[in-house]
Amino acid sequence: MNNKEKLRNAGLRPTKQRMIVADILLNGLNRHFTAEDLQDEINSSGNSMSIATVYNCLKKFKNCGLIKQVETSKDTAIFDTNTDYHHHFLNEETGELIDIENEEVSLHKLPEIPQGYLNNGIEVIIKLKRDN
Amino acid sequence: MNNKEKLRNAGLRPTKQRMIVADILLNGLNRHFTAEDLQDEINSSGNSMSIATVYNCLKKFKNCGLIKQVETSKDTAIFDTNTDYHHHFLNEETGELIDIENEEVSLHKLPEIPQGYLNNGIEVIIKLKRDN
DNA sequence: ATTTTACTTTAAAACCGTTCTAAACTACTT
DNA sequence: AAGTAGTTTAGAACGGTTTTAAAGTAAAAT
Repeated sequence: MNNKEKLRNAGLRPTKQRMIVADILLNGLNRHFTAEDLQDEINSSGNSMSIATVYNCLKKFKNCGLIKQVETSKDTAIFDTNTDYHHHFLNEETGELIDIENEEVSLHKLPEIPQGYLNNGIEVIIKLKRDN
Repeated sequence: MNNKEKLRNAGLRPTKQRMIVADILLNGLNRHFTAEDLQDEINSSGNSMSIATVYNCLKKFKNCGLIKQVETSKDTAIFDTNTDYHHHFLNEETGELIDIENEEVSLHKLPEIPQGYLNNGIEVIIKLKRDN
């Protein structure tokens, strides 16, 4: 399926700007990035896009499940092209995130979900510090 | 140990402002709160404190391990008086966090820690959605 | 006790990531 | 081709957090 079809399937109008973003993000490679990272990459590829559009686009992509946003307490939002169920190492000094495949973690015992709620996804964050 | 001693032990000068904050936060009760929540509580207790001091104070308390900051992608920083190793339910709609005691979760299998790093804490976030 | 020194508090400004505004533009429908 | 609904944009606005620099305070030195 090409990117135009992916966008249509997700209910998004395949505009020029969204196609530029899709070409960068939806190529099967997993990556973590901020809105600014993406804008820089767009700019350095000879295109350009207003930061408002970058944010609009990321929000739409996220709401459609084409990308994810990672849970971190950093001051900038981190997005992830890996939409599979998975976890992260977090280097707290640098903010760097590294994927952990779902199969590499198994949760043996889980708490009871509070009344009236459903489990809507589990994220495991393993914080790293340098070994010296 | 009283709050003044707690501050001194943590290497912090027990100023009037830090004592006000300590009296609110270090009473053994677990709570999640933002900087603004704390300032409101200070104000409504008849004291007052500039927001810069609230932030300075929270940063110091955090660096000394008197409180923790929770990993969430929300736009405001969430602090936690529970410094024990523990986990969270996150209601993504409201941003509400609920503690999960460490004993209620067991991780059976863990990924290999990358070369040159040490495991510096694991946080499990169970995202909740309303069941309707 | 007084002075000195280093640290702390403060209001206000600055900062920075993100969202809003409203006008111009573009994809799709008729 | 015309209409309309959705999209992009620059720039302003917003909101949480940090910085600035001056005034204040705790602890150390005298």
